[in-house]
Amino acid sequence: MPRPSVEAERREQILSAACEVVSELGFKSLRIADVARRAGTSSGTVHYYFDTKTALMRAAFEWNFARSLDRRRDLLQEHADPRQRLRAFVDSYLPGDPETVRAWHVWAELWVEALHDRDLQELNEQVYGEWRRLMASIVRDGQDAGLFRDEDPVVVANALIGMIDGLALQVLLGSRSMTLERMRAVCEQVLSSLTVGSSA
Amino acid sequence: MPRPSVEAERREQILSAACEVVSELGFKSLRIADVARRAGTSSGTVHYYFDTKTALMRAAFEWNFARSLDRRRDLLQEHADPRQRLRAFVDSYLPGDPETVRAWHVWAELWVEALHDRDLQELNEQVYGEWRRLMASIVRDGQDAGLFRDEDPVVVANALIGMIDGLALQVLLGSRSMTLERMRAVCEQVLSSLTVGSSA
Amino acid sequence: MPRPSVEAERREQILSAACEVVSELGFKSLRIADVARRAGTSSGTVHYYFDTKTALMRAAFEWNFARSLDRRRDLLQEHADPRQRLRAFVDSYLPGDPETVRAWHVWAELWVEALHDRDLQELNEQVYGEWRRLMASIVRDGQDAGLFRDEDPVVVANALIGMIDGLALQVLLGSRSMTLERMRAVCEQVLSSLTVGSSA
Amino acid sequence: MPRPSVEAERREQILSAACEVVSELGFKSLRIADVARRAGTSSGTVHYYFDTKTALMRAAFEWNFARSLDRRRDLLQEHADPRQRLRAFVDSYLPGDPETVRAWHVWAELWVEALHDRDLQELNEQVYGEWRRLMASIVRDGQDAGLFRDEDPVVVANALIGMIDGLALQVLLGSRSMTLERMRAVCEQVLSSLTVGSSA
DNA sequence: GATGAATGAGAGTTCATTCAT
DNA sequence: CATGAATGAACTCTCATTCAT
Repeated sequence: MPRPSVEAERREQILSAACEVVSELGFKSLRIADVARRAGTSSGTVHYYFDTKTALMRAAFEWNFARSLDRRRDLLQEHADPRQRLRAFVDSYLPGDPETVRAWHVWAELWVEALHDRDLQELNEQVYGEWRRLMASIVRDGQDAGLFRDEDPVVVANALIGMIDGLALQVLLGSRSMTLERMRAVCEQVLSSLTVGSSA
Repeated sequence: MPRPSVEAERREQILSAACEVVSELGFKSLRIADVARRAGTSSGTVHYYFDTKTALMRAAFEWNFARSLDRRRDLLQEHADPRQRLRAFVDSYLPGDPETVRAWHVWAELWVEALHDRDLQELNEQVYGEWRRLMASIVRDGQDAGLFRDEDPVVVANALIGMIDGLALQVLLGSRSMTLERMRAVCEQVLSSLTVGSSA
Repeated sequence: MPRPSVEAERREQILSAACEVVSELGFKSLRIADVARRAGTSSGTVHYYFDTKTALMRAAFEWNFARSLDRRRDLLQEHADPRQRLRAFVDSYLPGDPETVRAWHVWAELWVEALHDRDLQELNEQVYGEWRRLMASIVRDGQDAGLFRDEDPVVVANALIGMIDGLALQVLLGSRSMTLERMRAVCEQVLSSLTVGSSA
Repeated sequence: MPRPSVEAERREQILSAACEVVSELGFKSLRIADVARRAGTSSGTVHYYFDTKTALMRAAFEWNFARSLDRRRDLLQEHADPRQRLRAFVDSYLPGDPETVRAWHVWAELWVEALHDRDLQELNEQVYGEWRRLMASIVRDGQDAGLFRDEDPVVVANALIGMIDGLALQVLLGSRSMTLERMRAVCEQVLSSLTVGSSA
């Protein structure tokens, strides 16, 4: 009589551990044994749930993304004003708290892994699409309310997302010139310039 | 009678080969033997020039950056108008021709490698600083000429650079939603909005 | 209310499955999990009936032999003429029908396994002894009836059995030079030469 | 300046070691590390010469066969009388001296491995063909000289070879009923019966 | 300067076996 | 009786690194 929850729980433990290890050591240096130890289990068990290291990493990337979405789901309901909604949304991507930093690390590893892996590119495509859709939708709401300049929302979303990716990477790299605070400031500035009537 | 240039030439061959292999296979999958074969030499010789794989990669990253700068040196002299200069500069980073694509690949691998390597972070810091300085300088020239809006040039440079990094990554990932052409369009739009008197 | 036969039935299922898997994949590649799946049960259950993989294989070898004997028991009663009896007996060992082929496969795996296992050698000794006894007995019957040449029956039996083993192996190996038909022809020829008055 | 002989010598050492280990432990239990230790080298070196365990085993089987042929090459020149030539040839296959026993062991492992491997079946086909050709040729010489009965030489060769295979296997299995001496006796008897004018 | 044979530490993966349920 | 999740020992294979030539 296997309890149905046991397998799901174990899976989560392992995926969470995998993300932690990727974040700390990087994909390249990740060993199955590390993930196992972190998850409090054996390497055999990791292989019981995931056939190969590649399969484990793919699942971990997906899990990392699903968690990211979950963390932001409520956020979008909290602010009626599109300006505040956009600000909060962008803000949630600043690599400040450890959980967000970890998610960014995993995401960065995915990128580079995906450069040579068609399947992961597809995953990136889906995630990025979801992200762009959310962002563009907020921009559109703001424009409908006459709050944002009348530019193509998709172009604006792409520009913002690209910028966030690029800046976050520099923050993660510990750049002295692009700290968390600088990134926040740059984002503020750019968001302001979207607003109708802004001088900049 | 070994000419002194022999060693320098060999070094270049190896570094070039290393960048090619990184670009094609990724850092993780790169083997010294691959680099040797690509460079038309033996793994023993690669080790003769570079003590360790890490040393080789570090040198390759630096070489990749130096070449990038070289390729753009003339560019900045060609355009008297800061608007055209900025446009040409940004344009030169679009991952279009094979050489630029390869350089971006190498750069992306460096980023992720640097996430867990202090020395590479320092390299990133220098390169990124150089890039930001060039970009900010053009912006400043434009402002002095009354052509660009009066925002903090460093902030503008950071925003642009971040955006270019993020968008280029998506193009490299073969995104159907962020193709080379889309990236070009987004960049055009953003550059336009910098110009004084632009409606957007 | 488990019927006492349940265990016996399960045992048979597992042994039969083990023989099938050995025949298809070979001893080396046989996994307990394969046998379990083939028997429609779990690996845990296989271990419930057989402590170790070795024990399972030993039992499977014995089961395979017992079945072989069963299949030939009636055969020997059917022919009053020793010549026909011998012919039918030899014929029954030709690797023609799937069941016989499977039995040969299992037997071949036993041989090689037994090369490094004293216990399996003992099993081979018993089985081979039984086989030789039956064969020699038929030969003796034929000689008593004045139908076969007057050679040492044990030597004749050994020669025949050796030949059958060796030829069957080649047939099993899919030899183009030693097909089932060729083997049948060679056996016919040799059996003929045993008969008194044969020209060959 | 690599000496050309180094690689060939090393290869031989490894193949010889592989045959020894196969003979002692069997294919199933053979570990690369065992072969390496036996060859006085490291497992890495074994893999330097043979990509995979499978490749190593295939090469070992071929090497074993080539050596077997070499050992018998002179034998066939030594006896002008086909009866003595056939006797000496058959005799050379009796698993008496350690070298022949080892060769038989390797051969037996090949058989069973080949049951599930098309490539090895092809190797068996070639070797067996060579063997049958030699044997049939001697028989034909004997018939031409009026020394052997007038049976189809190929059938005779097949019968003899099958018998030798089957009997050798039993001797290798340490059968108390089929010792080396018994096998020799059976072979003598059968060879005698081929001779014209033999009473049996 | 250059080579490539040789090494051996290290990692992924397999699978018989165990045991709580 | 039966299950299958979990284990971990064992093995193949990889590859940076070394060094004799």
